Amino acid sequence: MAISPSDTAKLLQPWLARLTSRSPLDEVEQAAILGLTGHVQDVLPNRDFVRLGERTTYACIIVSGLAGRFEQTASGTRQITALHIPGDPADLHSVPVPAASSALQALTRTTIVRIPHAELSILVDRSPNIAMAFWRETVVDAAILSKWTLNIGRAPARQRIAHLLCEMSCRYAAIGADRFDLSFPATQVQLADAAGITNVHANRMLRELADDELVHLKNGKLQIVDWDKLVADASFDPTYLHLP
Amino acid sequence: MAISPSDTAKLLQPWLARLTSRSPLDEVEQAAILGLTGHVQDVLPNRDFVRLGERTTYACIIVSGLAGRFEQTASGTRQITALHIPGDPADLHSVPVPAASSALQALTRTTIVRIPHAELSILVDRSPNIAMAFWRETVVDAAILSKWTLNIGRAPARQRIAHLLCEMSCRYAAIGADRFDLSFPATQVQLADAAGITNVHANRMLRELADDELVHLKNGKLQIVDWDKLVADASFDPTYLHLP
DNA sequence: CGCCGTATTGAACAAATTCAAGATCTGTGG
DNA sequence: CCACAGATCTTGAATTTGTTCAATACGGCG
Repeated sequence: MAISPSDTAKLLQPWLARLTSRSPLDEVEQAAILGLTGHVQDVLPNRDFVRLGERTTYACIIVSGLAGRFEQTASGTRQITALHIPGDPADLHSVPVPAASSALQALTRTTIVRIPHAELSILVDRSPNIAMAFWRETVVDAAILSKWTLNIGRAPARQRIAHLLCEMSCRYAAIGADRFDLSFPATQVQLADAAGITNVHANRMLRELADDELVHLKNGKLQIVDWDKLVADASFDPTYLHLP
Repeated sequence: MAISPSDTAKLLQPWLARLTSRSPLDEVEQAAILGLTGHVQDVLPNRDFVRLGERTTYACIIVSGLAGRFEQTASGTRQITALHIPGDPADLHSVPVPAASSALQALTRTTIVRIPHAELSILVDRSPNIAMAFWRETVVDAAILSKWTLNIGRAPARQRIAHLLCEMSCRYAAIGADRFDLSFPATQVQLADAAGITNVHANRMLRELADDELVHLKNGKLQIVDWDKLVADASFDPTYLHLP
């Protein structure tokens, strides 16, 4: 559904907040972001909104819900390489590289805004400051992926899950959620796909963490019981998230 | 050692070639790249040239040799998240985000050029086209990391090694090496750190690949015996490398 | 020659997967 | 409001994969 600028402004506000938390933008630049026009789309759970290999002409901003970036092997097993929450530009990288090398899928019912590359490119051309802000977002995204790679490559399963939960807690806290009691509607299968383990093993590790009274994940609710211990177990350091 | 522009131009030529292979740059823009001034540095094996957490003021271009990006856990085990060959801008991402969230280390004797962020920022400010080219490089870098994450998270050890060797073969071929017989001076320990396995297991997988007459890696020389079979084993598809 | 980093190999062990069966939850239609 | 179907979660047992530990061989170089 196409939307008028005044509507878009409201939907893009969380993204603008994210941008300005890392990149100072003056009023004109901020107005330029909010003045972007796009299409709102409601995506059902487990539905791709960017398909693998597709050549995109829009970049997607997450307005509400939860989305994942997926890669998969020839044999069909999947790996989630990023989780995106409201305010995240899920594929801003598609502006310089439109060929999607991974798919984007809604994990729950998710609302996105699609903004034409053409409009974003105009901003980049006009304002080096905005160009740098966009570039910075994709670099932070890559820094997060780098940390995931360390975790998947070198941490035992329990620590991977713990680290992922720490990260999501911090990222949700940065958009206004209660850090210790928040909604995180990922299934165990999806968690396993993000951690590079099987769903069975993810289940066992979650149970361990719950039994040890570190954290409870149930019915899409994440309750952190012992933050310090969880952080220690995960050896989590939030610096890489570049949050304020 | 500080170098004059005429010297730099020669050293930066491989990087310019990389840039223009993905991003059309006009003559003025190309001259601007080659006109950058920097410092050449010779780095000994296993020496960091960017330390973890450091706030950098230079971006490093690899001129010759082989470098790795390292992350490590609290317990000290390391994960290589990127390998950089001549012509690679190893940390162009430091321009928008100067805090190094991973270290850069020479794997063999390596020559780099350090270019001040200040100079690169000037180019970004003046030329949206160059800004987009720089941004694109870091996005391709992230796409490669994303593929690594899939491999490390979901592929068995043998396949991870095979995939890594396929990738390096393609990347070296793109800078003029013989795709089937090339110099790749990584040790088995380093290979293991990149694949997220132990050096002992890396050794066994390499032996398997050699016994099966797929590929030989010995004394820093990579000889690919059966490319098609290796590609099949690795389920390797070079699209993500965005090579010409 | 002798040293040190690298590579190799075997055997015991630990971690995670696979397979299979049930239990629980959730949304839908009667 | 309940019954049902499909998805999600849970648990156990057997198996596989990869790690750990430890010893030995190799290879270039001062």
